Amino acid sequence: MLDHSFHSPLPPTRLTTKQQAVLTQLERLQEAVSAQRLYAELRQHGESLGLATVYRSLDLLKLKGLVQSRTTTDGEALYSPIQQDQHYLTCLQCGSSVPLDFCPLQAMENQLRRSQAFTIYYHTLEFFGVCEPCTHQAQ
Amino acid sequence: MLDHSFHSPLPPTRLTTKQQAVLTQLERLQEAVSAQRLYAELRQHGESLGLATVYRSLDLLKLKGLVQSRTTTDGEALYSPIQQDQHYLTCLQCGSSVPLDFCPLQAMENQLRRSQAFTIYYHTLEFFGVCEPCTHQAQ
DNA sequence: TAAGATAATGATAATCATTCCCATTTTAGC
DNA sequence: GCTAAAATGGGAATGATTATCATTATCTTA
Ligand SMILES: [Mn+2]
Ligand SMILES: [Mn+2]
Ligand SMILES: [Zn+2]
Ligand SMILES: [Zn+2]
Repeated sequence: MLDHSFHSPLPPTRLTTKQQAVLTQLERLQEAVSAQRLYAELRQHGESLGLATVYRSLDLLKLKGLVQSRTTTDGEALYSPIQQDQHYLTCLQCGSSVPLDFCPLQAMENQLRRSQAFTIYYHTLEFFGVCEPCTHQAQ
Repeated sequence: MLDHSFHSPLPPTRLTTKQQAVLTQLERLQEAVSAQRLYAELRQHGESLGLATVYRSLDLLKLKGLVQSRTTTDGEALYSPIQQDQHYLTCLQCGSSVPLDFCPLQAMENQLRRSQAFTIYYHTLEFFGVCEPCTHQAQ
C-alpha cells in the first residue's frame, strides 16, 4: 500500500470523537459497508450520533485520505478504510459482486501519479459482465 | 476495442424503435450522459417516449453489451456506448472529472478474461484525489 | 387475417440514499 | 469563563431510480 499522508489537503487536525468512532467502526468491519449500515452498527454499539454526522464524517475522512468509497449498481455508496486495495467482478443481471484476489494497477498508479498535476488518493476498478449462474439461466 | 458479440447472454433479437432511438442518441453524443439528460435530448429531437422507457432501454442495452455506465460522486449514473474506453481523475473536493488520455488496463483485461469464470463486458476505472486548484485553496 | 398471448410503453406514485436546514451543543482560542 | 467557530442531531427536502398498472404494440398460430 502507498503512503497518502504527505498530500492531505486538509490540515492534520485531530478527529472529533464522533469522526473517530466512524473510522474505528469502519476498520473493525472486514467488508465495505454503506453509511446506513455503519450508522446502524454504531447505534447498536451504544454510540450516540446522527445519520447526518455519519455522512459528514465519511466525506471528511475521504478528504483526509483515510477512507474510500465505491458505488453499487443500485446507487448505494460503500465505504472502506483506504488500505483495502480490493476490486470486483459485478454481474449486470443479478448484481452480485465477486472479489478479485489482486489489483491489476499496483505498478501503474505510481507512474500515473508522476505524470499528472493531480494528487491521487485511491482508485476504483470494477469489471462488469455476466456471472456463471446468470449465463446458464434463460432470460 | 474488444468484440463482445460472442458472449451476449440475451438472444440477439432486434431492438424496438424506442430502444434503437436511445442507443442512437447515445452514440450521437460525444460524452457520457445521464438517463435524465438523454430523455430530455430525445424529447427535443421530437422523439416520443417516457422516462421509464429510457431507463429500461439502458438496462437492456447494458445486458446486450452495447452500453456501459459509471456513477458520479453525487450518485448519478452516466451512460455511454461501450466503445468508449475512457477513464477519469475525479476530485473529492469539487467533484470535477479530468479525462485520462489512455487506459492502463488495455493489455490486462484479456488475461483476466481467461482466468475467471465470468463473462466480462467492460470495466470502470477511476482515480480519486484532489485537483490542482483545490489543493491551493484554503479549506 | 383474427384472436389470444406476450412484451413494451407511459404516466404517475413510491422508494430511498443523500443532502439541506436550523436550532442546539461542543470545541478552541484568549 | 467568554465568544466565535465548528460540529452535531433530527427532521424535512431533494432527486434519481424503481414499482405499478392500465394501455398499446408485437408476436404466435390457427
Ligand atoms: Mn487497485
Ligand atoms: Mn479502460
Ligand atoms: Zn449474475
Ligand atoms: Zn477539485
